[in-house]
Amino acid sequence: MSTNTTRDHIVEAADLLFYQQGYEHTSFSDIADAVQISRGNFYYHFKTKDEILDAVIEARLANTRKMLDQWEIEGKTPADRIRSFIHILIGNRTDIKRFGCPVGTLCTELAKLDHDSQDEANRLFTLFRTWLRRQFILLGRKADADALAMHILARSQGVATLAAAFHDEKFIKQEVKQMCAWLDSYTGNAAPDANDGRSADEPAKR
Amino acid sequence: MSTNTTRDHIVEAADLLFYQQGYEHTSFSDIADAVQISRGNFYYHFKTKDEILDAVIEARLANTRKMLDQWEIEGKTPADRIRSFIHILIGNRTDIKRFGCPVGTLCTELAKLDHDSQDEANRLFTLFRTWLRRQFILLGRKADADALAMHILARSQGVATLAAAFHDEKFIKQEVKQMCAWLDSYTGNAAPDANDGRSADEPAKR
DNA sequence: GACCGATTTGGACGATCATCCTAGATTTTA
DNA sequence: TAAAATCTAGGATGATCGTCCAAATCGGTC
Repeated sequence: MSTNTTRDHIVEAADLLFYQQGYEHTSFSDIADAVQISRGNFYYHFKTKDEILDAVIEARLANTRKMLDQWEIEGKTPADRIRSFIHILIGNRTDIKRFGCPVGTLCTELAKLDHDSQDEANRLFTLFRTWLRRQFILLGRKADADALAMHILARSQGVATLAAAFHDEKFIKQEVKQMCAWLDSYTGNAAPDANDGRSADEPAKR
Repeated sequence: MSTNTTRDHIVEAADLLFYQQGYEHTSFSDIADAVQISRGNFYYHFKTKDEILDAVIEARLANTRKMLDQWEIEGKTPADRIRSFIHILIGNRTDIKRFGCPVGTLCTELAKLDHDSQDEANRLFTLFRTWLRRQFILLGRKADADALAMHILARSQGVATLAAAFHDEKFIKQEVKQMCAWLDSYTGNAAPDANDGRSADEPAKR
């Protein structure tokens, strides 16, 4: 759904490059080359590099919202929807095992740069967090919904980090299976004790 | 235990700065200022910035080995030793909530830079991985020791990433408690079902 | 006190970076 | 079609980067 304006092309290319190379390591020239546009042309669309970053974050926020809305529609139960979240690790495994999670790695980098847009980038995490929290509330876990949301968010992050370090796809699949089993233990869907050698982490309690 | 040679001072300062600001974002001048040494003096001790990085990684590897050996001595049971690992999150929580995990963030950055020392940095992860694997083997989980090691490594990474994004210490403590409970379920030490509202993730199976 | 290797200094170098500017090209408007 | 607004091109600028060097200083030895 990429629009045709130059500005959008810039944002799109910057988005990808920031993900693959990191924000600081991506120069104006890199983006210019990718968009096939003169370097000076940037200044017309974005006055500073920080402005491009903000636009990229905004675009990611919008895309994420769209994705979450989609999951909300497609998933019949809250558990189905949380499963959609868990399975981005699978869907994006090729990128993840090379560059990690786009959200986590960006927030980590901006934190080290002590960058002004840190908080803005963290809203990407918050977006997932509140969405997941709502799903867990719908699952009847009102009391600890936020803790559960953070828990699963953290596990996804950890999987992405290690998968990138070891370039290991099998590890992703293995952990996704575990996370789904963990989730099932909250839906009364708990797997029998010995299927693949692992079962749900944490028995659900009401 | 910091030795007194200039070279060691450089490595020490670079280690800290790479952690706090990232490798690329740390310049020769930054390190020079920190060590209170002339910028040109670097070239006598390190011919390139990459050489400093390698020295830092080597120092971290050595320190990590020392730490793991210490845990091996102090911990009476394998479970005690794994608990030592889990509790670095607590011991370093002040740094972690600001800069994340030193290992994870470095490996992530080098991966994006496609840096030559990537593999060398990943050996830090491997150090923990094989050490943890050995502990799980001693726990009698020979078949899935490596998967368990990777699992707990990933969870630590995820906790560090999110704790840094949200600057949240309580979250660290909360997740550490869960990880310990998870570990207990492998030692026949399983906690009663309702203590702090959460119990071990995954019932141990032999 | 003269000598010599080890260490340190401050500045020079070329490259690259983000930023900025001016002039030309294109599209829109009247 | 003429004028105005929008967009694009490519080079200039100053700062910073990693790298390099020649000279100064230090420490120990004869």
